[in-house]
Amino acid sequence: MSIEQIISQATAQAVAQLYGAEFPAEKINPQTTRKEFEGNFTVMVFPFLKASRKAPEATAQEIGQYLVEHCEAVEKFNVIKGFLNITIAPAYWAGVLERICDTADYGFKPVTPDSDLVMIEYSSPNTNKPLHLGHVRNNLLGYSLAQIMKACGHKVVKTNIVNDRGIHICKSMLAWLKWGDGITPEKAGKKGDHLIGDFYVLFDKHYKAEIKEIAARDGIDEEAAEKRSTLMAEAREMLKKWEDGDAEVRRLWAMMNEWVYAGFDETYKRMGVDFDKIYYESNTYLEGKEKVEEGLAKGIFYRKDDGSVWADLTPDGLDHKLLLRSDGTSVYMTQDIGTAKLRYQDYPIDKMIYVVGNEQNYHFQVLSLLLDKLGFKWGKDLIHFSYGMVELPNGKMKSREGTVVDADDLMDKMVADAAAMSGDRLGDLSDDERDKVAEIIGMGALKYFILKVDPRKNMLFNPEESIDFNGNTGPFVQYTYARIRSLLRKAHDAALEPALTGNAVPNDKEVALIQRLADFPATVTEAGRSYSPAQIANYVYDLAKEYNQYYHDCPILKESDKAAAAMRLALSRAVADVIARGFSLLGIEVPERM
RNA sequence: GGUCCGGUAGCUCAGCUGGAUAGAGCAACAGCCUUCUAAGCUGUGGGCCCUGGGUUCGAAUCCCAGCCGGAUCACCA
Repeated sequence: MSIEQIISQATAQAVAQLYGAEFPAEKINPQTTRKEFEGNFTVMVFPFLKASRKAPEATAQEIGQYLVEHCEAVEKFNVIKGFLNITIAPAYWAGVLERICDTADYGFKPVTPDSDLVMIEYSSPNTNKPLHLGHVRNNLLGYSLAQIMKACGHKVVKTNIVNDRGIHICKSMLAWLKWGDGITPEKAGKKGDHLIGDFYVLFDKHYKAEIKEIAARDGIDEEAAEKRSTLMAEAREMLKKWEDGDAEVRRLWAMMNEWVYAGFDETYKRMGVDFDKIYYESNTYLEGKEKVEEGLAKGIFYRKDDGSVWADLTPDGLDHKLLLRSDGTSVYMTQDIGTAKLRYQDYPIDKMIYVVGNEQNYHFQVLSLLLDKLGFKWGKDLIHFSYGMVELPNGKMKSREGTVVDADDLMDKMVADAAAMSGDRLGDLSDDERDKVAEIIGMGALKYFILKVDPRKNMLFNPEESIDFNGNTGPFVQYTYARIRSLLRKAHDAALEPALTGNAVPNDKEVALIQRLADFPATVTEAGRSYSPAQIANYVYDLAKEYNQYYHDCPILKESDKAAAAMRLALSRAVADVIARGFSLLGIEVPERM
């Protein structure tokens, strides 16, 4: 039981004993006392006034007195207006620190055979262009969320649905056939996804030129000219062939997709994200029809005269939604139903989380309703983990305006900058080791910068600021970690080991730190409940910040009292541990040196 | 227009299950390296928490209305 719970219960008991009123302990939430007041926890007594029929001060006095007498951990108290500030005995804090140090998975719940199975879909790239900054936010959030759900005791299946079919892929294929001259990623010395992306852009260039030409030649506007484009007609023809299973087109498609996947794999690997199961739309896009037919038979959906199938969602406050076109083909929604069906065949899903941008909020609202109507038990409360756009200082990312930030370029830049800044600090390391550290710092800077922001909000990505390693940043936290590790190495050499034995009593600053460390489990579960890695990021930053202040005020190796020094070391090691654990939930590595 | 989401320091963001004088970082200014890693620490300045009502001992936080910004409302994905 945590100290907060002990206080809550003791307070509830006090109210019952003193005033004969039942007050649920869960409703009493002791808070950490503001640092300008004396005490560790504060209980507000206003809710008890009705029962006590006394002034706030008097009530607080009585309850405080009761706590000191009946609750062992409570050493003393003071009252300011209606605020009862409770001081916990220092010896108790030493015990808390001991527990933190001894518990290998402090703050994590074990995954057991009967844990819930949570499936998390994230990334979901198109195969016609490389990953960009928006995908970076998606991938980092998805991966971190998976880590957090695991830590909260859920089984997790990470999944990716790759959009590997459609007109956009055909555009790249066509451009490659026309102007590619048989080039391959090897020959071009380029990642496959970038190569394909270049052809996608090339298609667009030629297409635009063709439109202009047609418009001028036939004297019509560009919108009308689009209909006469031979390039677009060829692309459509190719899509048709693809759907008919044309061997030639399929072979080309498979080859180019392989190039793209090889490129994606590299990007994913560097980003540190992975998947347990990958679904391809080319395999799932025909699924779902059957489910829709089933719904039709059950009268959940209806068919219009032209043959199209719809769901009437007006009772749920939404609109009518198309599920099958009049020619019988699937739409996006149908595909998602199909994918859901396949997934449910593959895994006993208890909860489904889709990490998808907030522009699809409506889509997932509808999907949730439809899946529920179709009998998926997790449909009703599927989570659309919706995140905001990433904006740039000069506006939004627009591929047309060339303001897209490429994921690979960005990672290169972050790591190069980290290398430039950390190089001379690590003069005694080998080149390989230095590269490794730069990778950890550069990627840490990027990941932390993105994850510390509340996912729901649109965020501004300022390339200059993101590589500034001062302040509320990943490198700041990593630095704190590395410095503690260094300290521990030095202590080891001096034959001084972290220990809690002896009679050292934590001072105020140490108590505050231990108190913060003790908050870690609650932060993790809270982050799991609200699906926000940002809470963990900000918690870890606060911890690092507080430790840095402590570090400057309380020298450890110079402390002449060996017991006190050993305790400070133990505290430092606990801080480093919690930093590492917190960062592992964010998918961020910590360096031994930097 | 309907629905959903946001609006907190000059800038980027915390805080939102109601609690004490609203916090960090960046930027600006002033200090601190013969001392465990100065990517650090300390201090100063900077706020009608979008507006107006309501709920109550107490509101940045909850409710209602409005304003501003974004997203979405395709036989696109």
